[in-house]
This record gives sequence, structure tokens and C-alpha cells, in this order.
Amino acid sequence: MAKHSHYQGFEKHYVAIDSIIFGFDEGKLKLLLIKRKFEPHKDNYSLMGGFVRENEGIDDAAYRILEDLTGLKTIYLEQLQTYGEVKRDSEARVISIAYYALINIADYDEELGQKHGAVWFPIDELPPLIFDHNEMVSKAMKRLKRKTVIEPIGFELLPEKFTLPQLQKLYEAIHQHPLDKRNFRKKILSMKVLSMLDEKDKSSSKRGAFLYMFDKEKYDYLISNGDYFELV
Amino acid sequence: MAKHSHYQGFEKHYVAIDSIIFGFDEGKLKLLLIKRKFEPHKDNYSLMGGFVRENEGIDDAAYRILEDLTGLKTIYLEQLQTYGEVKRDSEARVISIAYYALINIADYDEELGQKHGAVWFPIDELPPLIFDHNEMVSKAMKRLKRKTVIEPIGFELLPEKFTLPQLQKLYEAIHQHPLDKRNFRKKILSMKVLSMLDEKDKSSSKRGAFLYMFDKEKYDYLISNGDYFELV
DNA sequence: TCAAAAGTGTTCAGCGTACACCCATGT
DNA sequence: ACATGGGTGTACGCTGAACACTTTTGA
Repeated sequence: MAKHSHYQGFEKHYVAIDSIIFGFDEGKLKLLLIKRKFEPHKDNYSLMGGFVRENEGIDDAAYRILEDLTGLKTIYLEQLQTYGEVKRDSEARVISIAYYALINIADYDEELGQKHGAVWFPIDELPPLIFDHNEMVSKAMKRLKRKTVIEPIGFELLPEKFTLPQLQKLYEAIHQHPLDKRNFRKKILSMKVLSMLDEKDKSSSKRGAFLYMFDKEKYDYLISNGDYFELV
Repeated sequence: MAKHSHYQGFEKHYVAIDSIIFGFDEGKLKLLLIKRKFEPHKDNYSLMGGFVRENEGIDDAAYRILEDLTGLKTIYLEQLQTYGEVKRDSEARVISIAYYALINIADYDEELGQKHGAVWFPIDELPPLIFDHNEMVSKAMKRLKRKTVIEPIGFELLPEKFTLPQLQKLYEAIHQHPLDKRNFRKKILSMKVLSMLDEKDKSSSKRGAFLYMFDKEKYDYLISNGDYFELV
């Protein structure tokens, strides 16, 4: 803001938050959507949203709204883009700041979600959404694809302990194409940011796959050496 | 926005635009800053800004504000990030949407700029700015570095006709490290998105350097072939 | 004639990519 | 015993990176 003292005389606006909430389940990337219980657009789906309050920062508002829906406080949340066309919301002029969140579906509070009419949709089977929400989703997908390559945020979508086949399926789901198993393992392991546990997960095979954890300290060490995380 | 009909009862906010305006001149990347003529922060520098009006989209507002300062209508302009901490502006609660713009300094209306107290600063000699404007600038720099690698937007900072040494200096200024002349030329020419003219620019050498133009059609062709622009 | 910038090819190492078989185990 | 998913190594081609000399021309 360049202007001086008196802001009076300028119009004020409703400012909202809309959240694109990603989860990963059954080998698929999913979004948490809300079925609207009221007109207009009753029974249509929308992103979870809410208004920014007077004494609340916008990030705080985004966390609050997310917690209302999922019960989760510590979540990966990042601002995406602000949408401010005059007619974007058919009710009134609302400027909406879109955020995207990555959550581990297992931690999500199913009961709380149901109160809001929340439903998980696979990313490739999304219904039409109200207003410009589809546009927000496609922007979020692009961002997620880019970010997961250069920053270790994909792990936010997995349980703390995960197997390499799981991690690979996650990356395949995000990037929407298959990856070579050997190359994938070689690359992620060569970065040395995972710790292998001596436990196996046998839920998806008889032999079982070793469990790993993302190791933040190792990651920080990597970065402090001037190296980069890069996957896919 | 997920909520229904009545938005009444929610607070409204001042929404502003702040613009990071990049230019390239004398081999240096520069920013256009405003010297404030009023308290608070009189004589300090800030980004160019203004408020979003009631019947104005946010992109429209950004273009309007930019035109007020530079006289330029057709400018590369992209939304950066929205800043909404409660106390970020010491006057009042203002949510600010930051944009960054790339302009050809030669086209800029010097006279108009002076009315606003606008001054070009080399990117590595910036004064402290008011509020969170330094943070916005550093975010814009990161974005510019990333974007100029994968999209041909650097040309927006140059005159229509430019030489390869100029283009290289631009990329060196943006990325803040020297590039190998042969590798640079090889790469940009191999993409075949430039048209060589049979004119030379002799302003910086006796021999003169050939002028080139960015060719949007060739670029579109490149993209339609599934190829990518990638430089540096 | 000389100073100053423009222009031009090749070599090498490292990395991404393609690819096929054995292993462990529950049923 | 067999079906199912987990785990492993190598060879090749491409691309990014390093590197030095010749050309042009105005002063």
C-alpha cells in the first residue's frame, strides 16, 4: 500500500477462504468436497470455505476453517491464489483466497466431516463445483505436481510410516503417469532422507514391504549441503 | 465459499493491490519504487499500490494502478501472493494482493512516474521498504527466477528488438550469476523461438550485434509439439 | 594497429531412462 | 505349488558444463 493516512472513502469487501483439501487413499488422490445444503446451488458440491474475520490473519482463518471441518490442527497448508472477479460469486462481491491442504486421510475426523456434508472424491471423478472452484482445483493440482517434485511435501499425504510401493503410488497418482520401480527407489533412496524401519507392512502382499519414515533431520542436512530434493 | 445466502454479519475488509514492477536497464534488473510524501513513513520507499474498488475485479485494479503510474496498458502482470496479517499495515487492517509486472523501461512514462515520486532502484541496492513490502519483493524475485526459466516472459523486459548479449545479460541479472556465452546462445537458438533480423545494434560494440525478436508463433509451435521452453 | 565486444564447436562426465529376473510368503 | 507383490543392477544415450580462439570495426 502506497497511500497515506486516511483509508476512509475506499470500499471494503467480503474476503473469504476456500480450501482445496487433498488426501490419498486406496491408491488414489482425493479431494474433500462439501455438499451444499442450501440454495443457491443446493446439493451441488463446493470447496470448504468461510469468511475472514476482522481480527484474524488470513492464514489463521484458513487454519480455523480447516480445523472446523477435519478436526486437524497441524496440517500442511499453503496459500494458492486469490480470486477476485466481481461476479465470481453469484450472491455478492466476495474476494476469495484459495489455500490447498495436504492431509493424511487416516487422521481425518469422519464424524465432524459428515456434519458438514463432506465427501472424498477421487481427483479424476470430480463433480462440477460451484462458482470458480473447479478453476481453483486445477490450479492446486498444477501446484501440487510442481511442489512435490522439488519439496518433500508428498509425505504429508501418507501415514508417518509408509512403504516404498505406497510412496511410489502416491507420486504416480499426483503426476498421473506410471513410474519405473527401480528408478524411483534408486532416486529416493539416494537422497538419504528416509529411515528404513525393521518393520514390514503386510497389508498389501504376503511377503510384506519394509516401512520407512521421512527423516526431517536428514533432509535438513541434505539442504544445508547445498543439495536439493528432487523426485520424479 | 461454502456458505449460503446471507453474508451479512461477516466483516468486510480493505483490500489493496501492491505491485512489484521490474525493469531492465544498464545491464541491471531494477524495481520501480515510490517515495512516500506523507506520514507515516514519510520519505520512506514503498511499492506502488492502491485500493480495490467495489465494482472492479482484482486484476482490473492491478492494471489500473499500474497504468496510473507508468502510462502503460499492455503489460505483463501476474498475481503473486496475498498478504493478510492483521497488523501488517500500521494504519488499519488491510489485506493486500501483491502483483508483479515486467515492463520495458524504454516505454515507461518518466513524467507520470515523477508525479508519484517513482524511482528506479537496482535490485541489489534496494532501500528498506514499508510494512511487508521487502518480503513481497523477495517472493517476486523467486517467482521471476523460476518463471523466466520455463516461460518466455523475460522478453517483456526488453525492447521488441534485442541482441543476444543483451538477452544473456538479462538472464544473468535475474539469476544473479554469469552464464557461458556459447552454451547460452546454443540453447536459446536451438529452441527456434527467435527471429534474427538483418539489422545490427552497434550501441555497445564497434562490430555490432545482430538484433533478434521473440517470435510468438514459433513459440506456440514449439509448445504444440509437446516441447518446452527452458532456459538457463 | 589495437582494443573491445561478437561470434563460433567440441569434449566429457553424470544423469535420466529403459529394461527382466529372483525372492518371500500366505493360501 | 503357485500366485502376488517386493526387491535388485546395468548399459546407453542425451544433455548440461567446461573451455579458447577468431572476427569485425571504430577510434
